[in-house]
Amino acid sequence: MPRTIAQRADVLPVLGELFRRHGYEGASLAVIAKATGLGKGSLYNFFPGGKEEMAAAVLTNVEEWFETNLFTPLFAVTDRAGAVDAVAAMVTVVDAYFRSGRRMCLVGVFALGDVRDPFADRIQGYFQRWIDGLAHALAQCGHDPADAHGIAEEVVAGIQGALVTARATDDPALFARVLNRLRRRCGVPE
Amino acid sequence: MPRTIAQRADVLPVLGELFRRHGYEGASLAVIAKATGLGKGSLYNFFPGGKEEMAAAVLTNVEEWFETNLFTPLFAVTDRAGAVDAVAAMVTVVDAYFRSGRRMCLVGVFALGDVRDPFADRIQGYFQRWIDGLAHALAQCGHDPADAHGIAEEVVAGIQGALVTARATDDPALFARVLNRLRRRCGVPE
DNA sequence: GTCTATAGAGTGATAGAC
DNA sequence: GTCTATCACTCTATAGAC
Repeated sequence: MPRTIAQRADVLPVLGELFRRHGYEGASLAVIAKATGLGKGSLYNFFPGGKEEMAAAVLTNVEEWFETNLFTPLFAVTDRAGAVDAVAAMVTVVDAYFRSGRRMCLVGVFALGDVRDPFADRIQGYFQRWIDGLAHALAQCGHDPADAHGIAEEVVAGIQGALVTARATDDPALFARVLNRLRRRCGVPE
Repeated sequence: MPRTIAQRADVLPVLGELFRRHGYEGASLAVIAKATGLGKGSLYNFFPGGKEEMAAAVLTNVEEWFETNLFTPLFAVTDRAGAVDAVAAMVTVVDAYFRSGRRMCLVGVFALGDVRDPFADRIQGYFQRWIDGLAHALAQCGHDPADAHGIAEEVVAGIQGALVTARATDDPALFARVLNRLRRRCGVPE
């Protein structure tokens, strides 16, 4: 029954934004039911495992999006020109994905909450793959491989921190400013 | 009744670590009662405003610590040598305070949760003062004032992000590595 | 009939307030 | 400890597709 899949898929983005905004514990079933317009019965039909399965599904969604749009392109580069383009594209994609600092990183939010425990491996994998992919591309850009990994850590951490700081100061523009600095750190032109 | 004050002060560090580890919503009164060894009645004697007053008290505690140990020294510098020392001291103090990446930033954790709303001004002030103080010191170090502010944003965001990423990857050493890079970014020797 | 999707009353557990 | 509200969750009832 394709209708099931389509509807469940339609709910995922709403769940994602709720978890981003309120965190895992803060997004209660009452809030979810209201925001999605679905009763608890429907929610439990789509997600028999309850709230944790909702979080798992959203996490899968995010992982796939990043794998397709960020990690795979970074790992795929084989020459210098392609690497520079891939790193530049990453910055552009990140800015768009996080709505120029107005959207939080779901994996980062999960990493700080109590819900980290059941998803620890996946959370770790997300960051590790981002860092490793960026390090690979930076090495192809001409950076010394050891230094490339250090820069990658600095950039990924910088993006996360810029999101936190932009939200904390209620200043989305801070995210754009830091992101520009991180781009230059990668040696990639604007 | 000095005993009351002393006991309330004794509870604050425990509350701080609970909020850091579990977040505001994750640190339930049951958890707090168990960790502090106090009954709910005692907790409400110390904090008539309940959980939110506990969070406010811990936040005040953190603000005072950072004001004394970080912000004031950064703002106090008036010459280049003193500025370089102050920035270097900041890095050392930050590394110690966050236990080399094993301890989370309470203000950052609050900034991502639903509890951000009642404390939005104080959360914003914490980050703003850190950035402004660091920018002041960096300008005294010889950086162009406009650039100093940009570096300060990058460094404060980098510290936050390094904490998140270190926790997410369960790799505290990542925090030390990023912190070293940020120190170099400030033009301060190790 | 069987199956899936729906809404929502009802469950026990636990939250925070007092 | 006692309270009430709310939590995640279960279950019943009903609807319509096949």
